[in-house]
Formats: sequence, structure tokens, C-alpha cells
Amino acid sequence: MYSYEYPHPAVTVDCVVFGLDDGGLKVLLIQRDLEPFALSWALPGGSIKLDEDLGQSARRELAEETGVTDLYLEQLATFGKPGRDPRERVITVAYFAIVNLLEHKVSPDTGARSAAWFPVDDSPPLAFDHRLILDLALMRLQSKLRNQPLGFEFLPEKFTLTQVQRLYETILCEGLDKRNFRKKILTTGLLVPLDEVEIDVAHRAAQLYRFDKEAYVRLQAQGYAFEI
Amino acid sequence: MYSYEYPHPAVTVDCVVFGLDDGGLKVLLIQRDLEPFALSWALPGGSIKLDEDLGQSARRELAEETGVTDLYLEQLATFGKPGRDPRERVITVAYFAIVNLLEHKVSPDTGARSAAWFPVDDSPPLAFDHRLILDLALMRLQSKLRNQPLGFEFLPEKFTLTQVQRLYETILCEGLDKRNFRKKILTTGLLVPLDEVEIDVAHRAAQLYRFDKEAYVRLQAQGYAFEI
DNA sequence: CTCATGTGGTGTTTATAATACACTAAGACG
DNA sequence: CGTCTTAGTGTATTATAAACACCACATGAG
Repeated sequence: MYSYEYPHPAVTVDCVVFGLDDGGLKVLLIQRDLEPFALSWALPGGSIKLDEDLGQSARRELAEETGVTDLYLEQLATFGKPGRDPRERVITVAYFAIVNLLEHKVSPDTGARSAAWFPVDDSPPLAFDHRLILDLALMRLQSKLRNQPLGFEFLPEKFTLTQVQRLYETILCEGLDKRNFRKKILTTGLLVPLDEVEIDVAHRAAQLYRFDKEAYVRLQAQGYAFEI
Repeated sequence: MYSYEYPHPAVTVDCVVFGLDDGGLKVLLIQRDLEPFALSWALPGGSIKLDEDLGQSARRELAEETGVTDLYLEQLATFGKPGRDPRERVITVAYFAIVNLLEHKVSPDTGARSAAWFPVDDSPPLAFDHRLILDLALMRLQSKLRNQPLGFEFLPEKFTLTQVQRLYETILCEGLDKRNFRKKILTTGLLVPLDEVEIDVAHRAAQLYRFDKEAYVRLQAQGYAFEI
């Protein structure tokens, strides 16, 4: 067996989990109970185990700390500036995910010690350099949304076009033309109209759609796919 | 002082450095002199030091192993599957860069132990999962090139439009229409025509341009910028 | 000397995609 | 029964991308 001459840093994973509701774009945070930054809010995450893949570690930590499971995680970037953790050198691999907030409520009895959803643009100060990570994730989310139809993970299984448009407007922080938006989103071929309609807040019947995941995978296959 | 309960993996950086010449797109590799994979070719890289930023580590390893310095490195992704190094758990943060190959010749006296440029699509088998890293870098390079004017780093300070087009065609593996290409690349406003002309292989005078780095920075500023 | 070859340079037309824009139908509620 | 709210729809305009062919000039071969 051989070994490296250099000392090893700690390696952690952190997850930026975005959710959406009427109040806007939210991010899932946990309250730390240990020093440093005890009582501060932070991105869920923690040390990797040596026999786990990075993505698995992220998923495990997320489940342990927030109870949130079953989500699509994508690698964001790795942060490793010396001094970002006062204890020792810590490299953190950041992941990001988007989920339907309503299906991922957090409460003590889901296993969450003290997890909560916060508005991204009005979150408490974050521990370590987590604000930096969050900001990068936000940029990535916006850029992904601009370049490809995405974000249906934020919505329930069945949704209306108006909901999709609100989603886009909220995340991109800009108003979109209703007719152009519907045209564009429908010509992607990713939305399947259902036979059902939803009765709306104003008691107006609205056509329901579902996201055609297989069509999406087919599209991805002939385009780019970033996974490791 | 506090400490983590989990054991620490090794952390390394690896660099995918692309260069271009008449023979096509090349990648900078080094020949390993130690087990495992002794004598195999591999991406330049190595263990981080605890007081260095990740990018600094990448730059240092690259200089030590290949003599290549002064380049723009961008973080690509982090690879950490258990078993990717037979010795121990190793997390590697991959960086990628594009350089002008002619200005970065490698030879033993530049400090390179045994570094060489290889065609990307005809490289020797690589150590570890380096082929995977290289393939991801290649995809990233193509996708960047498609979405924004880039790649001038491959060229010398002064260059002709034909050179730029050849660059694009080589990397994207597709032919491009000359007039449309020139139109598009000139309307970006990133190329400054010089008073000089170059006398070409066929002894034909060709207009020289230089890359307007400041204009590029201005553009980036109001668009996306991915750095950590 | 001239003719074939290779390379730099140039505009216009057509198709496709993005944008701007305004009204109707229907139920809720007072 | 009038007002409010929301779902749904089509066309004209503009910008962007794609297709396409020829000339000028120097070289080198015969």
C-alpha cells in the first residue's frame, strides 16, 4: 500500500435545496447546535464517509438533518479556501436541488432537528461561507432556467400553465408575456395536457398538465448532460 | 479547538489543459513515475497543501509537473467515487484551462518531468478515472464555445479570422460557413482589427485582429461569471 | 508567360425564432 | 346585475440564424 505525503483536509458536502411557494423562492436551512457558529443558520450538510460517493453523502446528510429525501441533486461547485472553517481546513462539495416545497415540509417529527425554509433574498446570516455558496447556486438556477425548460420539480405532479409561468417569473425576477410564454413552453413538447381541470382560487377552471419526464430525458440525451 | 469525527480523505487537484495546433485539439498529460499506474499517462495534478486555495494548488502542481504557468483555470467538477484510487479514498477537484499550445511547449528543461501534448481523441489510456474527467472537460469546452465567444486563449496575441474559424471548427467538429462566422464573431465587438496584416502560408495578406479582453470582461460582468 | 491552385475577403435572400400587443369567456362576490 | 379576477387565444413585427457564390491576388508548375 502506498500513501500520500500531504496531510488530509476534512471533506464535507453542503446542499442548497430550493423550494417555491406563494411567498417566493425559498431555501432549506438548518440551525447549527454546535460551535462554531452555534445557533447560526447554515446549509444542510456534513462530513462525507469514506465508503460513500459524494452524492450519497449529500443525500444522507440531507435526510438526517432535514428529513428531505428523494430528490435530484446536481453538483454545483467545490469550495476550499483556507480559513473558511475556523477549526481546520475543510473542503466542501456543494450540491443543489429543486423540490416541491409543499411535498417537503420540514418539522421535528420528520427527523429535522431544526430545519426551516427561508426566503432566499431574506435569509438570516449564514454560517461559514454559505452565503457565497447560496448565491452561486442562485445564479446557476437562473442560468439553467433561462437556457432550458426546467423547474417542474418545484411544482406538484399536476399543474397549470399559470403556475409554471409564476415559477419562472419568481425565479427570474421579471415579468413574462403570457401568450409568448405559453407558446414557448408548449412547443418544447415536455408538457402533456391532462383530461382533468383544476378549479382555481377564483373558481375558474384551468387546464392541468403534467411534466413528461421521458421526453425530457430524450432531449437531454441528445444535448448536454452534466453528471458525475 | 474542535474536530470532526469522520476520517479525512486525500484531496487532490487535476488539470485538464487544452491546447490547439494544426494537428487539432490537444491535451496536456504527464507520465506517472510511481505506482499505481506507473508509466501510464495522466492529467497533471497532485495533493493540495493545507494553506493553499484549490486554484493555487492546481497552478502549483501544473507548474511543477509541466512547467506551464500563467493561465486561466476554471473549476470543472469534483470526482470522488470510492475506489477511483486504489490506495485510499481520494477526492479530486478538476480544473480546466485553454492555452496557446505554441507558447506552452513542454520539454524537460521547462521543469516538465515527462509531459507531452496528446490529441484528445487519440490519447493513450489514462490513469485512474482521468478519461472520464477529460471527457467532461471536453463537453464543457464545446458547450462554452457554443454559447459564448471564447477560445481566444488558444491563439497568439494577433490572429486572423480564419484562424479563429479553424479553432471553432476543430473544437466543435463541424464545418462553419465563412461569411456567417465572420459576421457573428465581429458583431460580438470582442475583436479589434489591427493596422498590421499577416503574410499567410499561401503568401496572401490577411487582416490581423486582437482579442479585446476589457470588452470581454465588461460583457461577463453583465452576464454570468462562474468563479469561486 | 499563363494557367491551375489555394486562400482572404465580401452581401443578399430566405427561413426561423423572439417579441410586442388586446380582447373574450366565465364564475365569484357584493 | 355590475365589477373583479383569472384562463385562454392569434397576428404582425422585428431580430436572429442559415444558405448560398463569386472575385482578387499571389504562388508555383509547365
